[in-house]
Amino acid sequence: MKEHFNFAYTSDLLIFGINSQAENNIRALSKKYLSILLVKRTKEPFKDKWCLPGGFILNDETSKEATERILKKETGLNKVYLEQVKVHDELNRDPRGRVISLSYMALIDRTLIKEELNSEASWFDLSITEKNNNLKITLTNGEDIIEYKVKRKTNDQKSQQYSYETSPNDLSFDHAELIIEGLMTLRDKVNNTDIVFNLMPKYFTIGELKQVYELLLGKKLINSAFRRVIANRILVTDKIIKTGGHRPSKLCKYKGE
Amino acid sequence: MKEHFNFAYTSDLLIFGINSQAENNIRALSKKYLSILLVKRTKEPFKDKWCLPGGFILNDETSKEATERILKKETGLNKVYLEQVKVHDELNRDPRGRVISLSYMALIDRTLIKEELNSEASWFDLSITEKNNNLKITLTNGEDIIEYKVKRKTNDQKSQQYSYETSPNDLSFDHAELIIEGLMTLRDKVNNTDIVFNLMPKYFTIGELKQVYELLLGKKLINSAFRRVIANRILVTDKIIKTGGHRPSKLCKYKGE
DNA sequence: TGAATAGTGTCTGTGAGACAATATTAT
DNA sequence: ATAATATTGTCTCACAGACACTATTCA
Repeated sequence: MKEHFNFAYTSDLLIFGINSQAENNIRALSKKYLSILLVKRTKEPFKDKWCLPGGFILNDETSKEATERILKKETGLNKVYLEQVKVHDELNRDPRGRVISLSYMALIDRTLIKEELNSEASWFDLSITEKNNNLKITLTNGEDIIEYKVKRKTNDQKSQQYSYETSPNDLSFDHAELIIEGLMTLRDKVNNTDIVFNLMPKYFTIGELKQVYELLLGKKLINSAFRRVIANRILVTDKIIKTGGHRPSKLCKYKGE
Repeated sequence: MKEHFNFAYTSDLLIFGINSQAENNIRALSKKYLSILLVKRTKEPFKDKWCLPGGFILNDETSKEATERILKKETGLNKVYLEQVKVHDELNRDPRGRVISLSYMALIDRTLIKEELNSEASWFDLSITEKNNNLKITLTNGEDIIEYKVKRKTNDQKSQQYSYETSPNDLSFDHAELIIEGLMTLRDKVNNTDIVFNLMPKYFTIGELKQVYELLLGKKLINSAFRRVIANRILVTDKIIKTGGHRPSKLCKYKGE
């Protein structure tokens, strides 16, 4: 079996969180952004370019353990939502040799992060805009802006499988592709599961939760309809939060735990 | 990077198809079964036990190419629906050493298979029964019967992620687990996509299509409701098939291509 | 007072579930 | 005639979309 051992095995992390930015308008809710953690490469190839946090999966650990190790290193967090997204093993995806990448999506509550980020790490706000059948992704951390377009290729209608072709961009390796795959996986699950709550702090208002759903689904939701649907998934506590010049709201928490 | 190269990389195939068995009752539609292709191991470990078709991913091919190669070898088919299911890389899943398995789900139209199966390969009909919160899987090829139970472990409610713990069984390696993961992936997609048509022959009746949906969803569907929902996804041809002692039906084909 | 969000009520339309009724064929 | 499936019709109910209305606070 020795002849089959000719490559490296790595984990790449799509760490998603919500960035909450206070607005100038004191009455308004703080604006929410979907954010992803990127790190700046310190070595060739792609030196000084941004990439996903990741690393080799060692001989004595599983990909999940490696992923948790890397996540802990980057965010200080344990026990977060992790899900396999996709394997990339194209022959020339890394100029150094054959590297197999297994990407994991991590959904975290950014308010839990207490430590400073590593010096080479930075949160990028992520926005997706649809242009006819294509997507435009914009990532920005306030300093750098990374933009690229994504063409969704439908292999055939029956398969309903998509592969994503990304325009040239300033991300390392094929990470632009991994990001869009992670985003789509995230979006797909928003409607059918409760994974959104992994992004929320323990206590939140229904308005904030609605903001996050709108962010992920890319569309405005109708207030009363949203409340109806979400009602049986949350517990309304008797804590009340008075934010600004408007009616105070009750704090809620997720019901499922 | 040399120190990271210490394992093998393989693809395991979940090849699903529909088995159509004529009933004794000449009036009735042929009974349908969901079937999966297994092969009997000829070497240790697990000699003479059944397992998923699979093999090493070679240095000059991607996992997808390897999967297509293996699929071609086992079924003679090209261009079929393929989808990554999950990576398994637990340290001791193979007694020979560290073996990383990437499982692929393949959905095929069994009526397209013209050649004989390889001597060590066999189709197993698959049935799933729910017992309280657990599942029982039964696989049979008419000779051998393989049964096992599956406990679904919810890590936590919020994550809506399941892992599957299988009872001791007569399958090789962790393949009992791979099968249930494939089944669940298949079921999940039945309602939201058109992948079912990958399992169907080019022309079929609505009754047959309904049989397959019922099989995959594990429940009876209401005739008129099914026709309503499926109507805009199929083209009704003017070909008519006269099967048995009942009203003949129009043949349909998938609209999406 | 007005801006902004919180929270409730209600009308409407769509679509799935349920089931009845009719059609057609070979035995 | 009967068994079995094919095909159509229709009533009901649940639920999402739409939108109006009231509540509450602070600048």
